[in-house]
Amino acid sequence: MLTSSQQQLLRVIGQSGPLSRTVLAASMGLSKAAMSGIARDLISLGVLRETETIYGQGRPSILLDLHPEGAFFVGISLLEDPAPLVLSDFNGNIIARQTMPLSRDPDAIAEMIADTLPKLLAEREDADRKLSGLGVALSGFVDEKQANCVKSTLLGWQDVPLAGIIRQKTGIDTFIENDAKAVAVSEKLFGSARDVQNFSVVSFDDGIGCAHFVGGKLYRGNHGGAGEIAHCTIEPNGSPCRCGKRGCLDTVASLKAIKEMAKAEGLACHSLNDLETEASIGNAAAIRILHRAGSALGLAIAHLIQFNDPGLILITHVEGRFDGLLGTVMRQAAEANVLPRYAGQTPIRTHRVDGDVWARGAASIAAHNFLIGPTPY
Amino acid sequence: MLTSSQQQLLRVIGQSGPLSRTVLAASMGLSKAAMSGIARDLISLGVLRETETIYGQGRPSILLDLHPEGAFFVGISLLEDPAPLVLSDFNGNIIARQTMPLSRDPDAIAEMIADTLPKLLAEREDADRKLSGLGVALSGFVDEKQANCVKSTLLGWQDVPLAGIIRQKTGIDTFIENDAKAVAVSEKLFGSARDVQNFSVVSFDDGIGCAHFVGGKLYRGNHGGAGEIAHCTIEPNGSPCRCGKRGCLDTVASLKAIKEMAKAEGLACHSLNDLETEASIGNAAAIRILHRAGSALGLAIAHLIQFNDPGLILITHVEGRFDGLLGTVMRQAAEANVLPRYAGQTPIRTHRVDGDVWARGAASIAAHNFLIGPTPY
DNA sequence: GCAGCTTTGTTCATTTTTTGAACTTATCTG
DNA sequence: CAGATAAGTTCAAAAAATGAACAAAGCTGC
Repeated sequence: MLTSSQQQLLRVIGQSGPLSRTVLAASMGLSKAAMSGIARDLISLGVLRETETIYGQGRPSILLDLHPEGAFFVGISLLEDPAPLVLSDFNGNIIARQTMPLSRDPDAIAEMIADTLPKLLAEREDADRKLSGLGVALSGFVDEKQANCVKSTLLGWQDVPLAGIIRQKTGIDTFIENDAKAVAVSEKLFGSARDVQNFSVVSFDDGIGCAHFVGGKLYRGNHGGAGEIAHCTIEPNGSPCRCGKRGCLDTVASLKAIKEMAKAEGLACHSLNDLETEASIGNAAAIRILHRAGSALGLAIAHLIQFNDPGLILITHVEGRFDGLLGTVMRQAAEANVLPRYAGQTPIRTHRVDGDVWARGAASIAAHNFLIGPTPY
Repeated sequence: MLTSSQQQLLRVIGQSGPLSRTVLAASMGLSKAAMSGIARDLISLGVLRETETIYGQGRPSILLDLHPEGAFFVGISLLEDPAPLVLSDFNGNIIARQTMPLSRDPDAIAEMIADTLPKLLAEREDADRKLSGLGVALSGFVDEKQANCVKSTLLGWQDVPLAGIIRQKTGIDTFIENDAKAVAVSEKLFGSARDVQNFSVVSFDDGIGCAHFVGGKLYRGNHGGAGEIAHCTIEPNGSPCRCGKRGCLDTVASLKAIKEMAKAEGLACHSLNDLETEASIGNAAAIRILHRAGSALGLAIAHLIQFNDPGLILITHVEGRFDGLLGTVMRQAAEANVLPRYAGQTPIRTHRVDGDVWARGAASIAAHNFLIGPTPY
C-alpha cells in the first residue's frame, strides 16, 4: 500500500503530466528533501520513472512520469457483442485482448469476466501482480461511487450493483462508468488532453455523448448526468425524440439521425463519408442534412463554451471525417454563437479513435480511480 | 500562520459545513488522535468552535464549525456609486458599513480603500488583528489568480492588476471577482447552499449572471468565463444583442430587457411587480412578455441541468418576485426541456437578496480564498 | 578551456506530525 | 442500573518532513 504522500504525487502527475522533483515539491507544498525520498521509493517500486531531461541554466531537471508498466488495468466494454476485454498499461497501450459473449445478467457477466481474466493476464508475466483495477464501460447512468448502474436502457437495467458483483467474483477493485465519460477519461490519461485541466469531450457516434473534466478530475454531476448534451433542446418544436421531448440534439446531429435523414431523403448513403462525398459534388439534400447537423452540433458546442468555458473541446469519432462540410459548419456555428470576445479562444479539436475506445476507456476509469481517486480535501 | 492540516480542516468545514471530530478525521484520512490535537489548537486560536451536539447511540458527537468571529473580511462592490464597503464576519454578518466615491482609476480606488479602511475597522475592536482578506466585486472578467481584471466594459478596463495595487496600498490579501461569481460564493459560504457541493447560481438582475460550484469549489472556467449564460443563443435569429450576436438570453429575459419590452409595448410598468400585476389582471402584452422571458430563462436553466447536472439551481434576485407568471413559466420550461427521467430531480430555488449582495459577495470571495484557496492536490 | 554561476537533487541530524492502543466520557437500551 | 456503544483524549513510539549544508550537472563569459 502506498502512503498518502506517494498517492498525492501520483495524483499530481496524473493531473498535470510529467514534472521534475523540484516542481512536484513546490506544487505539493513539500520540501525538496521530502520529495527526494518519496520519488526514490516510488521509482524503486517500479511505479515511477525518470524520463526527459530538461536543460536550462543550472543543473538540468529530470522529469518524473508514471512508469508505463508500473500498473496494469483491465477494461471491458458492454457496448458491443461480443464484449471486448483489454489489458492496458499506464500509457493506454493495449497489451492483450480477449472477448466474451455479452449478457444482460450481471452475475453471468461477472462469471464470464472471472473466467476470461486468466487468459488475458497470461499474456504478460507480471500483469497479475501489478493489476491495479478493472473498469467497465456501459451505456447508461452510473451512481457517484461508480459502483451501481442506476439505469441502462440498452441493458435493461435499473439499480444493478455491477461493480460489487464483479469485485466479489474477481477480487479486483472495480469501477463502472458511462461510455462517454470513459472516453473522456481515456483522453485525459492516455490521449491528447493530458495536460489540460478543464475540458469537455464530445463523443460523436450513433449517439452523442459528452463529459467534462474540471480541475483535472472527471466531473460526473450530481446524479452522474453531467454532459448529457444529446438531449438538450436545440430546435424548439423540432422532431420528436425517443426521450419524449422534441428537437433534441440527438434528433439532428447524431450519426444515426444523419443516416436516417439521408435514408428519408432517398439517398443511398451508408456512411458519413458517402454523404460528405455527395455534398461535395453538389447534392442539395446531402448539403441540407450536413448543414442542419453541423449547425446543431455547433450551437450545442457554443453553449458548452458559454456555460463552462473549457480550455478545450475534443470531439472524438470512430467513423467518418470531420474535415468536410459537417465539421466546417459545426465550427462556424460554434464561433457564431459564442460571445464575440470569446470566439476562437477555445480550441475545438477532433480526434479519430479506433475500435478499442470503449474498452480502453473502461481501463482508463480504473486507472483514473487508482491515480486520482476520491479527492481528499 | 496555520499548519497545512489546520488549513485542510478549515477547507473541509468550508466545503461541507459543521462536522464532528470523528467525521473530520475520517474525511481527512487522519486518526482521531491527530484530529483531537488539531481541533484543540484551532479552538484555542479562536478560529473554530463547538456548536451543536448530536445524540445517537454512544457518546454524543459535537459538531465543529468556523467561529463567526474567528476571521473578518472586507468586501467592496464596484457596481454602485458610491461604492459600498462592508466588514463581514465568517457567517456573512455585516458588522460595519462605509461608502466611498466610485472611480475608474485603479490607483484612486486603492487610495480610497486605504483611507476608508480604518473607519470600517474601528467599529469592532479585534477586527484589525483578525482581518484575513479583502474582496472586490466588479462587472467584467477576472483572471484565474483573481488578481487582474482582464476586461470590464462598465469600468472601461483592460488588464488592470487591481488586486496587486490594493494589496500594496493596504497590506491586505486581496482578491477580485466577477459579480455573479461573488454572489455564488456568498450563497455557498453564508447562504442557502452551504452543504451542497455542486450547484449553479443564476443572478437575475438588470443583466443575467451565473456561476458554478463544482466539488465545493468555485469553478471559474479556463478564462474566468464559466457561467456566462447571458449570451447563450436562446432564440436563433432573435433580436440583436449589444454583444454583437442575436437572440441571446440577455435580450429576452433580463430585467432590463423585460422593462424595455414593456416600454416598447406602451405599458406603464416600472418594475417587474407592476408587470406581474398587469399580467394577473389579463393584460395580453404583459402576459406575452413574461411568457417569453420565462420560457427563455427556463430553457437556459434546462440546458444548465442537462449540461452540468447540478444538485441545485439557485436563482437570486434583488427586485421583483419569482412566484408569479415569470417564475411559473420558467419552471415549466425548465422541466419540459430536460430529459424526462431527470425532470423534477434538480431543485430550483429562488432567493431574494438584499442590497448588500455585492459587497457581501465580495467579502465572501476573500473568505473563500482564505478557507478553500488554491486546492493543493 | 576553465572559473564562477545557477539550479537540481541528495544527505542526515533535528523537529514536527501522526499513529496505535488503552482509556475516559457521555449517552442510549433494556 | 448494568451493559452496550460510540466520541473524544492521552501519551509514548513511530513516521514523515524540514533545514542547512553539500554534491552534481550543465551553462556563461572570458
